[in-house]
Amino acid sequence: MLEERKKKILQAIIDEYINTAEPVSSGVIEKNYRLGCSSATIRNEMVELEKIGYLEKPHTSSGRVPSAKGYRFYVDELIKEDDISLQEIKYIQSKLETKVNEIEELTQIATSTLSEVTHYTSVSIGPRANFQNIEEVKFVLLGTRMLMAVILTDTGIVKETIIKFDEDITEEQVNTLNFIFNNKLKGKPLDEIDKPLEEYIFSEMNYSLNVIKPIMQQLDRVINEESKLYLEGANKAFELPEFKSLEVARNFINLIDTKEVVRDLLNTGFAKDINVYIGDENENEQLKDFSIITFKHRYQDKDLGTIGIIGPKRMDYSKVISVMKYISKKLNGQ
Amino acid sequence: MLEERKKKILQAIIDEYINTAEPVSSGVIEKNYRLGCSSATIRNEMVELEKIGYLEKPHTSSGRVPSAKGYRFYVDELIKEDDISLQEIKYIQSKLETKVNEIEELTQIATSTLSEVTHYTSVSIGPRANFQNIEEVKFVLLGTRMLMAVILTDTGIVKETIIKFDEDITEEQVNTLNFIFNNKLKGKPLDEIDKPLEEYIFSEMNYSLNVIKPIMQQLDRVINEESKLYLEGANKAFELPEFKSLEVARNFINLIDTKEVVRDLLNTGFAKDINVYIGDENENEQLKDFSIITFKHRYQDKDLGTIGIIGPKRMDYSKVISVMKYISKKLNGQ
DNA sequence: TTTAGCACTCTTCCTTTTTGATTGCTAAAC
DNA sequence: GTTTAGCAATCAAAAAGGAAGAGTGCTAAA
Repeated sequence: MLEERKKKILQAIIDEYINTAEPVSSGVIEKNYRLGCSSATIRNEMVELEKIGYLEKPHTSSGRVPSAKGYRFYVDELIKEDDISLQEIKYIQSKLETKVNEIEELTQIATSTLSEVTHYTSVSIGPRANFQNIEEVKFVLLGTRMLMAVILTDTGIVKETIIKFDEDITEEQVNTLNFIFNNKLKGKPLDEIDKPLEEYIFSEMNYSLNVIKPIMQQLDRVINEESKLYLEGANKAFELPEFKSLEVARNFINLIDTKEVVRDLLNTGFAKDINVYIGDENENEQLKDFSIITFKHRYQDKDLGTIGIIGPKRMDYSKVISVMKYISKKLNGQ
Repeated sequence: MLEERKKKILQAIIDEYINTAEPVSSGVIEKNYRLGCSSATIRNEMVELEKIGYLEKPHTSSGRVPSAKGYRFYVDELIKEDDISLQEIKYIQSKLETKVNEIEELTQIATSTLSEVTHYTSVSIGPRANFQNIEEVKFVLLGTRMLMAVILTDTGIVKETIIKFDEDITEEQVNTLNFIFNNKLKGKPLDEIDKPLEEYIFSEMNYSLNVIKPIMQQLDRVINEESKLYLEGANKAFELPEFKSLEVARNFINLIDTKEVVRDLLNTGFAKDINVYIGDENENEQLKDFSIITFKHRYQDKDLGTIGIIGPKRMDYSKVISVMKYISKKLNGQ
């Protein structure tokens, strides 16, 4: 546990550093934050805060900078609640009111709004397929040798895929397919579409493998395919002073360009409503200079995807977390 | 017209500059290219090449750098044909052989392959909707209050959209919709779906506006919506020396992040098979430091989208153009 | 326990100097 | 007439030096 004054000093230093991006000296803390003690006292406290690993010094005669551990304490204990203005609330409301027909679109609107309000780069991804159940499957004939399969899940998500054939498909065949799939699969988890069903269809009806194979292949594919990443405001990062360093800028671009890494980020660990990963708390070496904050897009507690922010460790955690909390609440229907 | 020796020297300078990114001196040309004359002679020629605007000098005592006009001459007259290795050809072949069911996917594969082989950032976009004709329209009922509309065009492109309603839709209504839309629209241009049809449906049948309005709105939207941009290899740019300058790097990120600009780029001017815009040949100020090379994804001369490359003016034009020509040929079915 | 005072450290910024690459010109050579 | 060797002039980039100043840690007094 930390004494009250140390907490106040740590908070002041981190707040100051988040604002200025410059190492913070005992002098500015004395001047700008009314803590009722002199810069010498603050210096003494800083030595101890450094000893327990919350602060760091770039070099002997410079001010202090928060360490990852310092940010962690800040996020867990010192964060400002509801750090969001009326104006921002209004803006978010207006954005989220947009009528959409597909959930993916709503996730994207939330993602871009998040980036606009926080001025950081935001990313999102759709829900994992294997948590969803099949509500309905429909096959539609397009032309004579092309079929579209449409799958509606219980979370209201619609997946569709096109299947091409080397032989003509009849309306009757389509009807049979519709009948079988709906009877066999309604209410089952999405990934139940597999071998057993294929064999059943094959034995029950006199379908040639030429017809069944491509269907099963494509369904398998559409179900297991990773949902699309959505990225917004990559350029926003370049306004920040940390991106003056070419090294950092390049790492950042490499990072958001490597879709697997971002996907992993968005798919890991949802112990809390809002998840904060600071610097090297991420096991991935590539991420050591950045912080990631994520939350789940939920509606009536159904998982509709994940939305996150990627920025420098020196991130305005209070603002980002407050905005996320608000957006999350709104998405979940107030 | 340029004398043979001047051409050779210009080519040597541009080749050298494309390789090294450093201003080229008369000395290295004498040393590395066997032109049979001394550096003094090369210097004299350089003065004249500068006079006609093909070369520039960063400062008095530095080597020469090609101007946009110089690159233009290079592209028009000096370019190496078939600057593509057997290995690259094999790689492209293997990539383009992937079985796909949707054309968009093939465009994307071609785009990422282009980026991989050339090491530049590549972008692509689907075809413009208004050039396409309707082949078939199908409505599919999902649940009781959701309809999916599927439009197949004569270029084989499938567009689908979801429409939600405040009242239940019957199978019979769906059948009627299918009948009317297919009778009225088969063979017509995509953007023919509009007011007149709406009125027709409304007067002929006793549909409430509650049903027709959302349908027309969504169809209108899906038809007029800009096709999705696809971007690949943004990080590749950061390997290039010109991106050492933070200013250039930031401009580049801003550029590719501004979807409208990229879209405009891909939608303009297709006089030739392969279109090259060098530096300020683009009317857009933002592009003055970059070059853009684009070509149409065609199959059996049907327009299926546009693929392009964005990179520094100092681009390996020979390589990029050769690779594009090859990919274009392959896409068009050999 | 707090704080004023001060020596010490180290970065940052500015100026100056050095270095070296490259040119343009001149005059000789071909 | 064209080509080339030779060389002074130019200028960026790198290196070196120096001054300024911000900030710390420690000591000793409050």
